Amino acid sequence: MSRAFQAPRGTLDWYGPRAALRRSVLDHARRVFESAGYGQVVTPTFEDTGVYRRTSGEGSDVVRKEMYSFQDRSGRDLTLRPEGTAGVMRAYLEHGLHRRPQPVKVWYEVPMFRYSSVQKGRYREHYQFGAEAVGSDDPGIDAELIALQARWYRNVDVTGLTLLLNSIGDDTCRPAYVDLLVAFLDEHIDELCEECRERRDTNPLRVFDCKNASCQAVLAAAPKITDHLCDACREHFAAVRAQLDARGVDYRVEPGLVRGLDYYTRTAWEWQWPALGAQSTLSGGGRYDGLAEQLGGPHTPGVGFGAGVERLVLTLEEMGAAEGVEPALDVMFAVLDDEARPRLHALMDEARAAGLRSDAAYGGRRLKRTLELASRRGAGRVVIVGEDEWGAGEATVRDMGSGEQRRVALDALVGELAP
RNA sequence: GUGGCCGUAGCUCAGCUGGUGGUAGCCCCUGGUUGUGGUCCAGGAGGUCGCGGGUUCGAGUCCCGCCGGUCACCCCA
Repeated sequence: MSRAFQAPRGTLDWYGPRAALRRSVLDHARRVFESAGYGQVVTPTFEDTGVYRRTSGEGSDVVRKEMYSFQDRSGRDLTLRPEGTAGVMRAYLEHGLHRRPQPVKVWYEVPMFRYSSVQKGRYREHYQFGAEAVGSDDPGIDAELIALQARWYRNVDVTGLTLLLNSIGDDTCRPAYVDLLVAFLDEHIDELCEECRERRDTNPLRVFDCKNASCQAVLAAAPKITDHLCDACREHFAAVRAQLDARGVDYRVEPGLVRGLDYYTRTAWEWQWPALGAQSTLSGGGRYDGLAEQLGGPHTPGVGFGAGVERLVLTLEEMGAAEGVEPALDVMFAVLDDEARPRLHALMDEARAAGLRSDAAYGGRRLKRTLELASRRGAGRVVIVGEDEWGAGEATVRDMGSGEQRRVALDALVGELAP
């Protein structure tokens, strides 16, 4: 273990079956979202610090203590991407994507960086698969994103997930609700913990996040946002639910599910897998009809989510899901004659080009070892060329299942091997 | 950022109350005569006992700091 370097705290190396599982999970996600017209977007790994500072809010934990911010050699203030939505919206505004058919639907699969305390399921560099639909406030988009996620999770065979759903209103109804909530908190201020009292001043909605049992008991009687939505928000929420119902997507309305930032509006949701431990949220999403203004743009509705790749992989592993399969082999080339090697390796390239997964035993191994490797790697056939075969311009093709062998002219080898 | 537990070969682990690092298993390499596998047998490689201080005649074993892991608070994905 005494190496000069190790991976920085909170970062992960991916290799072997875990890397294969990770890729499989992402393959499924891409397929599902592209089936619904979402296209890939890649935004920069770092942005002007303001992009995140302005959107996440000065009071947020992300901005206050979790950003990887730095100055480049020209003194520009930059920050490594802590979340995906702000950069996508910035790109939407910058490139005038409002001139495209709305909504603009994109998916991304990129690393996020947050300087937070590391524990299982929470890392300083983590990957998120996310999707955003910008330019429409149609509740059908909210439901579509959730339903697509449900299909993704089903396709990767993760079960036992809980979908929490809520509407947190908008500028029309939320301020009045917050006043109501604060009034309620003031009535019970003596029964609340110190943190909740602080939240009463800073961000009243977050009191619902308190894990203190006595606080929760008090809050059970608090006014619920879902009972105080304005007509437009109530109809929007009802439409989202109706579409989810019609799609057979199960969810639980959780009035305590909130978002801390002002630009979030209406729909909010989280997928959880409780057995994961403290970091049980697999993904979080919501509508952000106020975000574009924060970036200095015109009012532009949008909705999206970010899903933790590491957490999904962890969940699958803890569920005992089949490990990702490492690339198997169709053909192993065992070239025993040095003179034959150039020609045979050229033929191996042809086999590869023809779609046969092929590899050679390198390092001058004995045939016995090569066959052992071939069977371990699942190769169906082994091409053997020693002095005999080379002299005759042929190769021996061994079927690893039956053990049968036959000689084939080198000119016809690739054709013979092709399925 | 705070607190609990932990850190011996690539991996899984032995190592009693401090006295010279394990024939351990898996993995890797080689061999069991000259070209035949999913076995078996034999051999080999691989460790500054996370790093740095301290206590001691002597520390993998005790103390401190740091690094890393893990769990919880917090926050989120």
